[in-house]
Amino acid sequence: MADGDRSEKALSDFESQVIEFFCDGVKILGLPKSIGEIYGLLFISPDPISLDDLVCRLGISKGSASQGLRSLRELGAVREAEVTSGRRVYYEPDVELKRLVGGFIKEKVRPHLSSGEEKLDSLKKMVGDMPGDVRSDFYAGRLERLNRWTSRAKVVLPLLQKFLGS
Amino acid sequence: MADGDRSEKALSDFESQVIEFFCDGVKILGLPKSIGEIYGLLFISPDPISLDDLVCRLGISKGSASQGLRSLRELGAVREAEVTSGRRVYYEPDVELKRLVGGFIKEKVRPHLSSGEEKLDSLKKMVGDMPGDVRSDFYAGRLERLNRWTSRAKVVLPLLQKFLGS
DNA sequence: TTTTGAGTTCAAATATATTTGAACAAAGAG
DNA sequence: CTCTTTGTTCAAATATATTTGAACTCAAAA
Repeated sequence: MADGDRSEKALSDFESQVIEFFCDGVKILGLPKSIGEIYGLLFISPDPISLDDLVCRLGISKGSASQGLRSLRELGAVREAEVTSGRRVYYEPDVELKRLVGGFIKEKVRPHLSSGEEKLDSLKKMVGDMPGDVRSDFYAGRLERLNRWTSRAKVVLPLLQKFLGS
Repeated sequence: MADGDRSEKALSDFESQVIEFFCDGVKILGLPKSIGEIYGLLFISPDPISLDDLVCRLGISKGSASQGLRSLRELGAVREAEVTSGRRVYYEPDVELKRLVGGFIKEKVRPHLSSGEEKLDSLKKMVGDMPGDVRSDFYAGRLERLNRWTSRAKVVLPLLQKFLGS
């Protein structure tokens, strides 16, 4: 009974609702619910938490917890705490909005933008090879518009990050 | 053969790639592929397109086309054209990035923000009812942070829209 | 009024994404 | 070295989301 206290207990009503809050939040970002559960519990826990804690308290499988933690680490939303009591690893959340958004943009948004630019280039080349008529002029105009969209996005994202860091 | 020309033909390689471009794009927004196909074909078509055109050229079902068009209309990404040749309805895309982003924010982002604010209020109340100790102080701090996140978002979204409208 | 064709709806079928759990790897303890 | 504990991997199971298609509504034409 000495320390079974923090890790084993079922979630309180308060904790459950905080976790639900984050589940809603990650849904709009297109991330799986388990990510929201894990981050939510970390966010609302005063002390760092181990993988086993997540499994016990959230009632999810070890596999899910492991994969969820990996995604969150890749996003920079979670990091290892320096507890090292024994060989178990404990985690704590990064709670800086700026860094959370930055990680999401870097991991999830930019890759799409880059591959989009490549595809756009290939499309421009296709139009360049078409016989020049009214239709290919229309196509060129549309592609130019797509170009403006992507360059706009490339300017906005850094501004967004900068603003959130204030 | 008089006009079977535009509507019936299979997609050209160019058209397919433009459509694929939009499918990638909507995926990151968490929208279904058919939405990307429909908007993509509208975007790259010089003339307005009817539901039947979408069905024939994209090879999707009437149901899918109908539901996809509805979503796009709700998002403000597509509108009826004024052709009215007979009683069939033709559609054309809205190609203003500002309006597309605005519609997305209004339909998909704001509702989440609002329900999130309500949940936050309820959580604050729960913490207020707790006995005041170290733990409830920690909780209050976390909730305050969530508050800052949502108010930050509420300021950023209008700025974003304004910037994209330039 | 009846018929015809365009478009919508929604339950079932399908496709996609997530979660599980058992087998496995790695590393400290004995 | 062997045992034990911690964590990972990945194929199968499950859950979720999307698409289909047949039945339906509605309105215009005959």
